[in-house]
Amino acid sequence: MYINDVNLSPLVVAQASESYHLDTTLNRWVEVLVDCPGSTGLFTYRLPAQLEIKPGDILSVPFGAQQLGAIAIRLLAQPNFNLPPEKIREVEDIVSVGFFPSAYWELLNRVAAYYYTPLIQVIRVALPPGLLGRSQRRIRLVGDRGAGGLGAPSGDRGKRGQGAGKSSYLLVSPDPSAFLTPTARQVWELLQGQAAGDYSFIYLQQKVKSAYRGIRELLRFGLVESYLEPPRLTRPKLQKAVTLTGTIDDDLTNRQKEILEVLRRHNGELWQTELLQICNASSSILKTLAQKGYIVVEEREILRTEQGPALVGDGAKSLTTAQASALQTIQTLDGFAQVLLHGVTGSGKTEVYLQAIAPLLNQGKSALVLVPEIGLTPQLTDRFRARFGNKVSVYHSALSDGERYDTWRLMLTGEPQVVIGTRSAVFAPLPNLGLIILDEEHDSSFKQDSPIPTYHARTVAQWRAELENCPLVLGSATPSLESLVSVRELGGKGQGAYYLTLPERVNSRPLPPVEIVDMRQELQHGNRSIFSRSLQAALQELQERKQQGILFIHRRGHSTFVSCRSCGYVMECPHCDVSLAYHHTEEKAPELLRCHYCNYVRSHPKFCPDCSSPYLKFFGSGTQRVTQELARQFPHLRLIRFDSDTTRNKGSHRTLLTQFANGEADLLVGTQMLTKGLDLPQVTLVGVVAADGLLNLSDYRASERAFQTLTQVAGRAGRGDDPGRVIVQTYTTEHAVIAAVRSHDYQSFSQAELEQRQALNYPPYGRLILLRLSSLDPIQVQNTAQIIATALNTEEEFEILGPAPASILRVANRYRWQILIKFAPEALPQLPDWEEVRSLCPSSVSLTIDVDPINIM
DNA sequence: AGCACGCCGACT
DNA sequence: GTCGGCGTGCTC
Repeated sequence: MYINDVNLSPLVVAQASESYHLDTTLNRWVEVLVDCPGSTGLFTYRLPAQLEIKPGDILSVPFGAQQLGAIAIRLLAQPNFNLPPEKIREVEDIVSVGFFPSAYWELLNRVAAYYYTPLIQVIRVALPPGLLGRSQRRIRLVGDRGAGGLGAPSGDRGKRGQGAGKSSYLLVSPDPSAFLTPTARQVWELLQGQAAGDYSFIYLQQKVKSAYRGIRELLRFGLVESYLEPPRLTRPKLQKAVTLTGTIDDDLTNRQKEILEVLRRHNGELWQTELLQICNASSSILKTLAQKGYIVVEEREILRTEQGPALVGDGAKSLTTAQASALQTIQTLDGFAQVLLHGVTGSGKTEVYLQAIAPLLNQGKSALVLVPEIGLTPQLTDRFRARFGNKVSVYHSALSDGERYDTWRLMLTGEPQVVIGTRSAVFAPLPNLGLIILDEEHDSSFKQDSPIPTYHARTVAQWRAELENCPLVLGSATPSLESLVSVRELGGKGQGAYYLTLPERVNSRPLPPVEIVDMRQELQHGNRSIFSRSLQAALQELQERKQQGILFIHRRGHSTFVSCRSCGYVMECPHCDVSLAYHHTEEKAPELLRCHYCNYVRSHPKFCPDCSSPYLKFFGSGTQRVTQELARQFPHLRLIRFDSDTTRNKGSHRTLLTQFANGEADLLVGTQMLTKGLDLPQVTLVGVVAADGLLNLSDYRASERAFQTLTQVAGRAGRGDDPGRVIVQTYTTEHAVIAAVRSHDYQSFSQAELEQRQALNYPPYGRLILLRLSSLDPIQVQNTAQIIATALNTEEEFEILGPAPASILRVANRYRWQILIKFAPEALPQLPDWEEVRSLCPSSVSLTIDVDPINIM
């Protein structure tokens, strides 16, 4: 809706059909976007006669010294007149023929415009890595060793004639390294040491400082050659498949009949390798059969999509009244509409999604399901797989390039399917999209902080639903205020927006009662433990009744820092202005201190670096502190830690959750990850060790985030047959969020919070744009921030907050400042010209424009 | 990103 | 004087 006042680049896809039909020979030039950082404009290339290119095609073009991926934007009958013709180079090849349907292309353009990001950067987010492949420059030895004599060396050897004379002279000399400069000799020796005498240019540059000079010297002498390895595009993996085509006849040997019989029993189709293995035969017999026309052997693509565990098929469950009514509303929608499905924890939102999707698949349409973090919700993907089988695929950044590429291609086939993915899956190229679902829509991981585009998957999903003309369902137990207001406003205007509620849990299970414990009183009563008496009793009871529980710890900032008890010295990261966090994952593993910002790691020193005192210990209430305290007070309680330390490996979420579900532990102890849609029916107790870290964060979203987190974590209790209970420990019992959490009262909390937001013109009423500046030079960032803020201040339509140093001034040696711009959307302020703002930035300062920032700390 | 070019200080 | 460091700017 704010698009109109932004300069939409003229890159909207050209009218392919029109110019194309007129006369192909007219359009002998093409303007392309090149996949190269720092090149945002269009470049003109000549079309070789044999290539037919349409806008949207992915090309391979020469660019400087490299061969790059590029996207054809529009065809030209004539190149720009002020472009010298001799500069124009030729398109090398078509990598992939157009797969940008106009709605999809429009979506990419909208994201680029709204988030002030060059279109090519948006395209890079949308396409699987490797599709816009790039070539690599390599260096290899010339002569009788190395790769020179084997394959076809790329043509550039012949072009360098001037070196040839010297080269033959050098052949007499047994060791040319004698007269080389040290740099050249280093490179030479490195190459000699490699079996094929061949290294990538980048590798050599890493190994030898200013290697390019040495390489230039070696090239001059003709001792090495430089060649370009063509882009290594992730190619589809092919495998031979055998298909039965004729009926078994008498002109066959017994062995041949046997093979055809095996094939027939497998529905007439098998992979060649499997068939040969079953029959213990060789491929020669297949060749004969193929010649006789009984079978066809062909290369077929095998897809490397992630295979979940085999699951028992699952049918539709019966619905509660509220579920049924929500489902009915969703199913009657035709075309674009926005639905906010506000269902309390355990109210069965997933079942509504599943039943909304089922009929779509039968109509030949596909559905897109976006979730905050795929690793955290193996249960959700399992349920989808159990319901829809192999029609479900998973798409997220943790997949290998090959898996991503294959899933991506599978989507392009247009087969009706369900794609479950994280943020970036909002760009999944599904044709015939019938429904988009954003589950846990309040979750902040739908927003990308960096790199650009700093998009919010919810915003993009909304555009996408509009462009594809399909409904968008936003599901949450704690809807974001943005969605709440958006649905209210649109609904008020009669523009297809619905607020649907599931106010009760399935099977009439009650929401768990929430007990608030005042830790100040605990202290007054002489309880110095981090567990209140109430929580201790509950843990004791848990053990006696053989039930399971969850302990939630909010770990942020200084919760696990290491400091000296003698002099107060605090261990800090040498590159960032934060204290190092203490890590101790396994019994025998060394004790490590880690920086959560730049991942700097060092061992835990035995003595204080400042005063040499041996009393250098860690403080705080991180998971480790809590688990140690638990081990001391409840030695028989078996627990599983569920945090970023223990879930680092692929699949470890699933493993830990399975262990817990199998009853191998009594207590799950963890951080934020516990809040994200876990469905563990056996959990009866949820404890929040200290809510205060959440309540007292200094940004305008702190209350909303605290309410969401606490409500979500409380919602893990009592999802099964046994009733649940929640204990929240805090030092600020009087906080409004605490009251709302206790009474499960979303309505009055959101009402009060919205009033505050409106009064201060914060989102969802006002809008924000955050300028993040960073540099290695602390003075220069600060000055630049000041200069930009002053320049912006001439405008009256928006408010400038800052410049201010980021709450952690230095991260990975970069100093960070920020400027917040606040404005009223209805006033449609004349937003700054970002190019002008950028021009105020010296090159040593980098500037990121974060539109609708969520993380402003 | 790569890879030029061109400027500056430290050595033969 | 050149070599080797590093900042700046371009790639159709």
